[in-house]
Amino acid sequence: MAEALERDDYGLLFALIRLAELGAHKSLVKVPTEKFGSILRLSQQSASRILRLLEQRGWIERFVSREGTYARITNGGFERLIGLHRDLARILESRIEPIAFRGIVFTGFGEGNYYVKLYRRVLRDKLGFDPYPGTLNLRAATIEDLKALERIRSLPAIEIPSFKGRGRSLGSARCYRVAVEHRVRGVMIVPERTHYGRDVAEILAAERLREKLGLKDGDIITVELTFEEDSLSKAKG
Amino acid sequence: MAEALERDDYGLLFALIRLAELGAHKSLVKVPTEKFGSILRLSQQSASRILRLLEQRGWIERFVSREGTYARITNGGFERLIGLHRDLARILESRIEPIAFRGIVFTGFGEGNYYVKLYRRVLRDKLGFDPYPGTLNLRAATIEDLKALERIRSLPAIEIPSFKGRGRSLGSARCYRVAVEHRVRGVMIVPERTHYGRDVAEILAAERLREKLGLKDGDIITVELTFEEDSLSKAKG
DNA sequence: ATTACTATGTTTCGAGTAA
DNA sequence: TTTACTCGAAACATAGTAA
Repeated sequence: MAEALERDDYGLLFALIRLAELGAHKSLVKVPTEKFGSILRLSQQSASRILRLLEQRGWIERFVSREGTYARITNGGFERLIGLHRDLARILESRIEPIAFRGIVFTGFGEGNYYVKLYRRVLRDKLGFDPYPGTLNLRAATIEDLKALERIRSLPAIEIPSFKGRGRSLGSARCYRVAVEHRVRGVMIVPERTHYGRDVAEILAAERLREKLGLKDGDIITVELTFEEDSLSKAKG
Repeated sequence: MAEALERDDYGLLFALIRLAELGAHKSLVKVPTEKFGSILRLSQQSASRILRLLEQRGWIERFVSREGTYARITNGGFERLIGLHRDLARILESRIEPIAFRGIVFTGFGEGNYYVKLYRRVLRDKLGFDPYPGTLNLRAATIEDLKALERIRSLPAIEIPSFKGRGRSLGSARCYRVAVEHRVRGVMIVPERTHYGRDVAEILAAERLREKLGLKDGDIITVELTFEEDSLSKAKG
């Protein structure tokens, strides 16, 4: 898909679309350069050049006569249009509502500090940052936010495996990269076992979020899923 | 559709597609300018500028942080993608086989000369050129060519009305603009009444085609329908 | 009418670099 | 590491004009 498009060809591809709109994908069409230029909002000269470039690329056939240029889109050119259409279709079909939720800040049981310290090494390795020892607890603000939370939990995550440390077994967890208030990068961590209900999200970040964002209990903040292609591969150290 | 695209925005629209392929239409996505530049095959600087321009156009939201730029496609930007997709869908769905046929040159009853002279004025007015007094007769080369001929005859045509001239009534006819051998502009004329069968096409042009193309009986040539938006309105004089 | 060449103006790109 | 500024270079657009 991406390989199908040299960047230099962007303008040309749009000219090709305009030609197709004139019917050049079905048959020879008369396209005087002056008129084609006005369609492209370019000069007669540029339209002429563009038709020649399209021919050079093999996207159109071109016959110049005294009354003007006749052009037809080739199979190669038509395939470009099909390719672009398919790329767009794939994008549009994959559209889902943005995955974000708003949560109400509350004070939890205070275990965050302890657990984050136990998991610190593996979290740092998996996440690429050293987590502040403590989680920010959020309760879904509305029923929609609860649904968003469930939707997030259904997605593939950064897996934190269970392991043994300090003589005790530590459960597994799953992490999702998020942006907090559009400004601070962090992860939402979903422990295998938790004291909280499914309407609660726990957020980890490199810094203390309450301080960084000036938060107090009852504040409502936005947490939004982010994607980094390298989420799973990034294991530096 | 066309109004939806300022020409200056072509490159930007493609950048938007690339962003969508990264998932930016669903959620915030991390797009460091260096990496985005390599996706677009542009420099880090240009990628940075393009992200700022996309934001200016209102097609994306953009949050710059220490680790890079986070971006998300806005509803406005998404609508551009939908618009482009719809334009392409309309084009692709309207695709039909090119309307062309190959015909075998033969010598007819020799009435062409006489009839073209009778119709000369009205033909010149309707077609925009002064027809050579004589038609080139073509017999469909294969059954596919016959089908193509029938398909052409089913399309809307340039109508030559019946009229009275030199004391006799002249039948109506219908004309289709064609390109002969990709080089010569002419029309295929379908008289209301004819001595020929439905496998025969009669071609008119400004010049004598046998001479211009060096044709003799038995030669096979290509005749292809062409479209000129102004076909029906062009009645100069 | 056309197309398209040449010369010139304008925009876009990216290396260097600051923050 | 980032983003993004400056400014010289490259690419692109068009007016004038020939054919």
